[in-house]
Amino acid sequence: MSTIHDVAEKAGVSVKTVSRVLNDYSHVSKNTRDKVQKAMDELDYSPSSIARQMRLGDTLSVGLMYGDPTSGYQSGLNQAFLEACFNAGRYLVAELLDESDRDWLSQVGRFLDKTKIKNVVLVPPLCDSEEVHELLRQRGVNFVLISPSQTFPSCVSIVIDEQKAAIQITKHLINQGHTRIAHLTGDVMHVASLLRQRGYEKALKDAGLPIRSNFIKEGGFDYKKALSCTQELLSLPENTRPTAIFCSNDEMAAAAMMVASKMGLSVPEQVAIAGFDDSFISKVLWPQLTSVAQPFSKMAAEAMQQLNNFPKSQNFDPIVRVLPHKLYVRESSQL
Amino acid sequence: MSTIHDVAEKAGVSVKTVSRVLNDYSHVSKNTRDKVQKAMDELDYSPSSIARQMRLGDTLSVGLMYGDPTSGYQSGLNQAFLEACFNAGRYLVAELLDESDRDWLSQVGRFLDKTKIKNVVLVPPLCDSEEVHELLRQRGVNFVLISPSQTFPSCVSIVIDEQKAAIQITKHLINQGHTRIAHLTGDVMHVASLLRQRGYEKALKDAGLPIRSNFIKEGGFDYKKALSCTQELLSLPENTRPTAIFCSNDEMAAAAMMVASKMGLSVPEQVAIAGFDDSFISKVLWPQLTSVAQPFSKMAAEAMQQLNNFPKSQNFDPIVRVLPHKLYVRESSQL
DNA sequence: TTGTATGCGTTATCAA
DNA sequence: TTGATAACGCATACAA
Repeated sequence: MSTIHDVAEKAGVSVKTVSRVLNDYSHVSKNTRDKVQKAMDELDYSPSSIARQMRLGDTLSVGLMYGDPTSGYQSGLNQAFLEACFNAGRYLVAELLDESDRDWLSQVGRFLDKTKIKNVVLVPPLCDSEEVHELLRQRGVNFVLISPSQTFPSCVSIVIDEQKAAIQITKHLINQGHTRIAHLTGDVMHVASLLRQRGYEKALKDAGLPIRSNFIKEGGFDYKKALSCTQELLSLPENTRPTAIFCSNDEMAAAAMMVASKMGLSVPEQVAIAGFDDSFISKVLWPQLTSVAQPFSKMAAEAMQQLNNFPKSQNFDPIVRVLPHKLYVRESSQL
Repeated sequence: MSTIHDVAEKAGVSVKTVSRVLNDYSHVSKNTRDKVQKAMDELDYSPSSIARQMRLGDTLSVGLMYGDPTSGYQSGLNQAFLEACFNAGRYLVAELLDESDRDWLSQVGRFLDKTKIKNVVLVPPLCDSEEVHELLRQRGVNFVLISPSQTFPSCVSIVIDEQKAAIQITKHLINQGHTRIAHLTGDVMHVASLLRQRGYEKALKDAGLPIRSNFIKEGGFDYKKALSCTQELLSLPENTRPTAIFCSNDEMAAAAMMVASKMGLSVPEQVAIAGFDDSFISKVLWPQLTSVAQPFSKMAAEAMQQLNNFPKSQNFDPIVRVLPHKLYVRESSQL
């Protein structure tokens, strides 16, 4: 394994010059640059990221504190960040956040102590805590918010247009001829859930359809809760019961589908079902689930970029990157 | 951020002594050890893993090349390794293996070049390639095999007793009074699948029940294939059709359950169903799925240990660590 | 049992 | 435009 010294010797220059070429400094003559480049190629040299980290004091690690990793959302996110870090030559250092212990602040503090990490990704629900933002700022840690509920001052956020996605999905159901469309909401604390509900309501309104409060059930992003919600909905008399259900995530859609098939109702003929997240669950459902795909890979890649070019100043205008989602219409909602 | 020097000064000893305490060497007097420990606590000192990596030349990264990350098995494994690495102060560096490109050797080679990694975890199907073993050995890379199909020479393996687990699960079904028990196998190339089938057959035999070849279907660990397999099984005349189905993974069990409920057969009353892996899918099924839990966390932690204490010699007696699995009996197979 | 001095592969300071 | 040398934080050969 060759070092910067080997390259310097081979090229007949000093190590500093090689370093300059490596980090493409401006003040290097074309001639020496070529010489150095040639030497590097011949020696098949690649710099040691460890030594670089050591010297720079910075760490190539990206921190991530996550909640329940068995949820489709978090699992997709973790996977995407694992990939994005690899592609960026960085390392993902992830620790489970104990959501039941509400003292997030000290949990994050301990995490930072242990890892000495200077780049962090904040996912829901952590991303909505201004206390945490402040802590990170104090410690000089760069951080990016994934799907925060609002635009926070001096923060970089990466989001999708939740409301628009919900409108699309609801419109799709309307276009299929449905007029009685129910909605299972997510967690009330979660603004994504609120935005999706708002989109659902707007789409109905735009189509001149009534918004029935008994068609909106609080599912809490939870499979079990969704079971009973769906049970209630589908137990209504046939001519008043919903013919379509839009669920705020795929877990709840799976529940809805299970209840429907238990009750002898066929999907999509008698009940159309749509989810949100396009998580792995859609692979183990039959019929396949209509859902909105979050662009996890793009979100993670964008997060890496934003961390690399993080604003130097503590106070800056909020940066919000809205990434494109994608509606996948599948058999669960289409004849 | 305090360094080893600060600790040394505060404790009134040399850095070397602090280093000794850190890596718990034997030849340190109780007295000085305490002094040093106290100083470390007071300064809230924690060693820089970067400097340590630099000095040792070794990398704290653990490499993992995985297949489809949306499978319950791989996803559970990835998650477990992410945690285990964190706990061991290591980093998980994971890259997707392109399984369709059968030239695994050069894929692994490129991965090693890029990352300079010296510790690798090999999961199915990669763990069964002796070519890959040889490549790693040549490069001086430590590696651990997860659930390999056999005991390879000079290799460290971490496994569960697949056959025993399958026997347990089948016996459980027999104890529930079932005599017509079907089995959906996994991938024929996969020895885990074979061992599970063998366990299934042994349990039947031990109970004096016949092994019917038309009750054994090749499901390939695949949801879609399992749909049609189950369809065939449950379309048999009522008095000859299976009353229980043991599936070689949870994805297939999900399929079986879906088909059953579509056909109007209740689970577990008319068909009992059991899976394998106890993956996240069991959370989105109703009734909840009986399954065998692979001890992912323990496997990952054990792998870290084995990498840390890897045999110095190129040739050593195979090490096989059999970890305990756990059968979770849930509603899908029990009245 | 404990301490001193050196080097790991980079980048940065300062001088040339 | 270039180069000699120090420094990052740790572990170890060698010395005491």
